[in-house]
Amino acid sequence: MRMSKLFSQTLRESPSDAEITSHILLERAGFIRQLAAGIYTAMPLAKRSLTKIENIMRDEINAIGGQEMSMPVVQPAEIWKRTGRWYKVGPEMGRLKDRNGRDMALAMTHEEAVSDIVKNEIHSYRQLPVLIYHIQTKWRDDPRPRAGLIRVREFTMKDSYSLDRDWEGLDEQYRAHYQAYFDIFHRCDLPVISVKSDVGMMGGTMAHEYMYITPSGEDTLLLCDKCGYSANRQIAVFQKESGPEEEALPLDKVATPEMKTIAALSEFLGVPESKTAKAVFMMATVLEDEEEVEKLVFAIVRGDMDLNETKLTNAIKAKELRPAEEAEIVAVGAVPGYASPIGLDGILVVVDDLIPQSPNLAAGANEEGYHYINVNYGRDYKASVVADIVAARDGDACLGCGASLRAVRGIEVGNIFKLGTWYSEAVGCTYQDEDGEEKPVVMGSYGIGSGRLLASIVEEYNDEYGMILPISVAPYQVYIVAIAGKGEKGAEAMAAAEQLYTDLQEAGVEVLFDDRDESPGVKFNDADLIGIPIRLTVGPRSLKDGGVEFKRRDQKEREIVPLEEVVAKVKELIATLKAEIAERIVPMPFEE
RNA sequence: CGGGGUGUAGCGCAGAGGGUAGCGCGCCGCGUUUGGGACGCGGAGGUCGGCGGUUCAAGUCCGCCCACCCCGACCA
Repeated sequence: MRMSKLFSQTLRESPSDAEITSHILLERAGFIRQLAAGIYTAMPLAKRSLTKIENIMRDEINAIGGQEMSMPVVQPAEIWKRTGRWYKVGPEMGRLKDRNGRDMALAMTHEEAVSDIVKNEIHSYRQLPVLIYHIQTKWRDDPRPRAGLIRVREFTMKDSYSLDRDWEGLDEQYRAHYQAYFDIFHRCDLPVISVKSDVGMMGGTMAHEYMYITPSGEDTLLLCDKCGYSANRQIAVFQKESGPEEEALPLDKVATPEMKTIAALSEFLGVPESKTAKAVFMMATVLEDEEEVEKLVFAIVRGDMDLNETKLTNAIKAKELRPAEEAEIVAVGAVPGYASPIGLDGILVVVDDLIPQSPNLAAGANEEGYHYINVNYGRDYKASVVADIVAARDGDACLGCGASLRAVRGIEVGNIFKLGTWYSEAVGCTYQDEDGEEKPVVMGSYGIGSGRLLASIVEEYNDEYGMILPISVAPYQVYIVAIAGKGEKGAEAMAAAEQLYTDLQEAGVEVLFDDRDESPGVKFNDADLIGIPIRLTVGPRSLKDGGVEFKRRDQKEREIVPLEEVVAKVKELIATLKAEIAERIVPMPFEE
């Protein structure tokens, strides 16, 4: 490709609405252009990189038996109604009507489409196991798209779906994906870790997320450097230290005017926050006699800890959870700021499992301006549910080995999920087993977003001048800077550059040839910005020095290579760069 | 959805106090120049986010709306 013909242009200045590195660089280098919030055009350079990433995914998923297909983005509402997600999901799903007034949905993922196909295509155990996948557009009307390609509304995802007779089969395909995903990220040269993650409402039994660790990430992860435990904060467990044993003291009511926060209360009473109980009110949507009802949940955690909403959701099997409004709290007879489970009837009280081991806590008295001291679980009140519902924090002790957990931020670049039979049962995806019995297909789903992956790679590999793309992802392998000038020397250099361009292409090398009538500075800067791994400079000076200047984007050193050796040298370096990446592809330990 | 911010040429920005819009980069033409974002001369390009109001007169003042960005809520 000639730079003089390339459709996109580079920008000297960053667009004012870009803040994070990958967004700035992808915009400046002409890879992407924004159409609306969370909606981007992939320009030719980005498209080439994305295609490379997608081909790596194809390779790896094909290698574990995947069959590529393509499922529609616009889908009839019926299949979403069948699984209930038409009603459950809310405004995140794109909805429209076709010309006949029928409800249609824009796919946010493809479990429904898969289930529909499976229902019709799979009849016998003989057809299982099978693995299907596609690389397709998704629409999720995220309330807050941000950070360029990191969090968008329209995106392309490689999603695969495993179909098995039983859970053992699912285990096998899940493990195959577990490794294949590492291989995909490693081939893209992106360092990732896997963390255990929430399985949510889908009734799955296991899920992992692949995380690229970076401060700009949106998820918080807890890692144990000693034993290797790693989990999303949503589900991370840790050792809780109960305080020293104490005799239960008599319950007492004390005046605590204006002490509505834990910090204020603890200071006023002169006790540590760990000697207080914190009340958090949430409204949960739960299933009661097959009916969805919204209930107030009174969650109690020790004052020095934070409620983890995911854990609470799971503990009470809620479909949804949201903070309660003051009116809803008052409605059950609780007094915000001084709330107490003591003497409240008929509400769902959930206490953290550390509370029963924490004697003599200070808690609200359900009376404006008063708290109880020496509140003891069991004696003074009881809960409907006792469960781990607090969030792990940096420095907490690892449940497995006791070492200190480290909290880091990460971007989720992929996830794998044991769906089980939730969809199969909802939709009726069954097969006949050897014994003639109808059984639900056991499913798994596995996804990687290609744009977010590209953005993460750019986040990882850049310097003050621009991107430094890995050879496997770069839109081109070589960037030729032609330095011309008038006169005979200049014409000679241009001719040499043209010849080099032709020779490299004939040798199968992907070349971006900067043949523009621009000053050398512009070309060097654009070469750095776009981040092509190998830069070749041909000009009167390099020819005088004996050939072509050869430079890796990721190194400072330059050397002159004679014209007749350049092609061989380029091919050799490409092979070396590929080999360096290949070394990163290693088996990763899988933990149950 | 709550809080904050920004909308003026393709991009980045300036336009106190109302008087009909400017700078840099980029773009077009001609010429010079060619190893780290060159130079000269000549050009093109803007319903100032939208609608309404105040006024003789609105980019500027007032009201409503929209879009985009950031923080939070949210994120199968």
